[in-house]
Amino acid sequence: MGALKNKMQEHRKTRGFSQEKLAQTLGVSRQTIISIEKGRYKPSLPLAMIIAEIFDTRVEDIFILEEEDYK
Amino acid sequence: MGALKNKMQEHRKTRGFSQEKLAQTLGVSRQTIISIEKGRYKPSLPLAMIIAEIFDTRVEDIFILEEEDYK
DNA sequence: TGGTAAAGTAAAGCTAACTTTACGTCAAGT
DNA sequence: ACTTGACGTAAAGTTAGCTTTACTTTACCA
Repeated sequence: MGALKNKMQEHRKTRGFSQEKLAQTLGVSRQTIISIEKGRYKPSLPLAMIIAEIFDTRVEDIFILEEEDYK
Repeated sequence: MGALKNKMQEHRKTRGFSQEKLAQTLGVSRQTIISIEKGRYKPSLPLAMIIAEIFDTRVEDIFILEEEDYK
């Protein structure tokens, strides 16, 4: 139950994406974007990697593990 | 259903870890290690990040997205 | 030959990632 | 006043990550 912080919203706004547009680009629902940004759940590994790819950066630069964040 | 290749086994052996020992270090079951190495399923994001951390490298250096690997 | 360590398979169960649908709010523009 | 875009919540259903337990195989070595 540790925390997994993320800079999704930050990166998204910097790139001028709406949640809707980002969702379409990623091939997921808008709900998924909202939930990830709000920290309601953590993206799957492939999704996280595609996000990093689209934002032209690394996974670790968007998602940050806090302490022991098992599972 | 795209593929997500991984270099888990490679990294693990390089570090001299048995599946059992790696599992304990990560705090997951040995089954989980086997299944990830065999490509039966993909680790969660936090697990992938902890793996990368333990192997002292980046997520992208262990897990490789092939083509469009949604979800 | 018998024991042990490492790696593998199988199956049943729980949880959370993700979906879809639908509705609510607030700001900006016309 | 009304619409439109962007953001948010809620709830029910499916799927897959991960667990536990238990059994099998292979290889090494006393």
